[in-house]
Amino acid sequence: MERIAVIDFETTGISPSSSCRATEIAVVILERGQIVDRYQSLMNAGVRVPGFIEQLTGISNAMLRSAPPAERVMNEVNEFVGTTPLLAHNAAFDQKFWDFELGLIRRTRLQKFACSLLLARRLMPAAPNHKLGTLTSFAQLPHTGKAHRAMADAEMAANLTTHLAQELRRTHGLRELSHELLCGLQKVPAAKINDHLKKHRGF
DNA sequence: TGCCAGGCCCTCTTTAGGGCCTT
Repeated sequence: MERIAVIDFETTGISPSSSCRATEIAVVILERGQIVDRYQSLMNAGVRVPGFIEQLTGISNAMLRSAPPAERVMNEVNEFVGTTPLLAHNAAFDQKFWDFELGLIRRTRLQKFACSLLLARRLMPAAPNHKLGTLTSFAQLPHTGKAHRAMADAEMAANLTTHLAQELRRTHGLRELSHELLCGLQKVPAAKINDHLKKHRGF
């Protein structure tokens, strides 16, 4: 599988449109099913972390006071990712924050996001639910650290993506899995997924 | 004032409603 940047944000809430900001970002670079590079940083956007978010993530206001400014972190991580195609678990969420935080440093995203949640709904229909932790357990993948910390979640999403790619190779004979193919696959209705994959057999 | 995400996906559907998933 080609090079993919798997990202995960921790934030103060559910959406930038509700004045929420990012508090931590992690990126792992996936190449041929292996994690070959990593970036992780807390980021201080000058906003307070609500109590229940602090409980959820373990990221406190005290931790963010000594964290680098969000603008510096976004410049660094944008440089780190470059034009590598992106993937996240429930990409709609991370894409909103990626685009918003990049916008604050006057940058624009150039690449597409693939979504391991949409892929897992199609390729792991028997899972009890499609939360990242549940899918990790269901597929017997390693738990990578404290859930709801950016690096642990980015690594879990990367492992899940590798697992999905292996399953596609095993069950549908797909050889080379591109980010473009994953982006196409996540839009195909679940009932038509097998027909769609037959067209790509041997790729 | 009062509200506060939003796209996906299923079904008791399509002139809609509600659960899932992310923090």
